[in-house]
Amino acid sequence: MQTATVLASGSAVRTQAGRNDAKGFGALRNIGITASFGRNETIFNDGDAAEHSYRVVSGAVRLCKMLPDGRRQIAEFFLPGDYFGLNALEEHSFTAEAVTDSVVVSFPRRRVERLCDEAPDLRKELLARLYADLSATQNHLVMLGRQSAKERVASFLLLLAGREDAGDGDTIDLPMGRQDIADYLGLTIETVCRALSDLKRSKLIVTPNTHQVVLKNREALQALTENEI
Amino acid sequence: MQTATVLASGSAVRTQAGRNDAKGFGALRNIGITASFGRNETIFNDGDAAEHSYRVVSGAVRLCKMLPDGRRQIAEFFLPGDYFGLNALEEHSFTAEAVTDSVVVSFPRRRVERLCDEAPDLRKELLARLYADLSATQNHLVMLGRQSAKERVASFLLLLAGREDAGDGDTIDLPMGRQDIADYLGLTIETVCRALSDLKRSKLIVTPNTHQVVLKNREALQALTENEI
DNA sequence: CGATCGATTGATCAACGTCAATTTCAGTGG
DNA sequence: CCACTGAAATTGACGTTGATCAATCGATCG
Repeated sequence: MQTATVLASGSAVRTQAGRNDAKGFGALRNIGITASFGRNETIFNDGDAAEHSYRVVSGAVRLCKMLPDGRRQIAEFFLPGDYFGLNALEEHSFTAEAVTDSVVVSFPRRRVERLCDEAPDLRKELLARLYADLSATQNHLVMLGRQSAKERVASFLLLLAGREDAGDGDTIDLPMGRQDIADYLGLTIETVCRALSDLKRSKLIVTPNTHQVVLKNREALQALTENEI
Repeated sequence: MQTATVLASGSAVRTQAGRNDAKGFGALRNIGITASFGRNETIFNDGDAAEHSYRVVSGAVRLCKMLPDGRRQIAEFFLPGDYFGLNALEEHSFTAEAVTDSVVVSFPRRRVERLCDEAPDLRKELLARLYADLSATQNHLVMLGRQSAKERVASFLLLLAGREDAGDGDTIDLPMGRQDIADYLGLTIETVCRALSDLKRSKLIVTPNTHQVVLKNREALQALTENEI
């Protein structure tokens, strides 16, 4: 299963542009190295020295923590255009794995840091991403701490719907499997299934296949997550 | 209950130094304004414009989100020396409240940002704090998503033990009440009590009073949180 | 067409929440 | 200093949600 392929390495650098590139990150364009990772392959491990930051080009990446007894918590999913591994002190404290076959661009952190000292735009953009990450993690915290299983699943669908670049707006692609969703939401796979079936039964969603969900009633889903008095 | 007192405002600025000041933050020393907040008083509200960052001088502050139906999730406790409100985009997305009577120093964010452009040390220190915050929040996420009630309480005690400046090392001060702990851990107040009683019964802790806990067996507590196979 | 993996559904159970007393504690006034 | 009061903490009885265990279904791939 370990089939990482470095498409361009050393001095054979690939230029990285594309619609997902934010303005401030232009300075990174020339130092990225493209690499591919197969499904479930590790990009970096909890405890590894944090030598690179990454941007997802295609596929999906999960950031997770394994507990000694096998339990797993996924902190974040990264989709095309997302940066990850920006934060991190000397060592990563979470593991990053490809959810599906994925292509990522990696940037040497040392060089990113040096670029930051020179380019205020890059610096500000990086800081903004960090804020956004923290904010997303805090909202995730509220889901895990204070929402019911059904509310969490509804929130998850709306979250994904909000970050889908493509799609007709109501159809969501779920690159991850049910176990991944469960580990993101702090639930079991069975509970996720039951919540989805529940939403199907109440006509809030339709699932053409296991990796797609069509939102049929966004307002009702939203109301679910807000759980009014 | 709203009894905020600005001890020094306008040009009557108080110099802020002291043991809790990190080196990189020296540049902030001259722009801080000291203010006091009574128990349960709001420092800033979810949705407020984010005009200031803060440092806790004394007391304790909770960062929390209220759900429409009254449920509450506490994302973080800030103790003396901690900075908060550093992150934030234009608006705060959480509420900050004094857990006990507290004194904080506030810094105008605009001025902090300007200082950051000039002082790389400050910038790096601020970034490091942000990393630390994100990291703490991610660990919190694992607690809420994948730990049992007893494990969460044990983790919480060890977390606090790790950041106590004072104390003989095994005695922890709990400035917050049981409800605050419950809302931090995503539990009810009763479950927190029962977990604490459990730990007392197994001689892992002693509670001289409701706001102090003495760790009698750190290793066993640690083992609890790691929950080996 | 069978094999395999992931998803779904069902039956049961345990952990945690809810509701309801006490008990303890901090603050107040006599 | 002590009794009184209200708030917070603790404990108990019971209910609910979600976990666990197990079986079935469905899709993908040789």
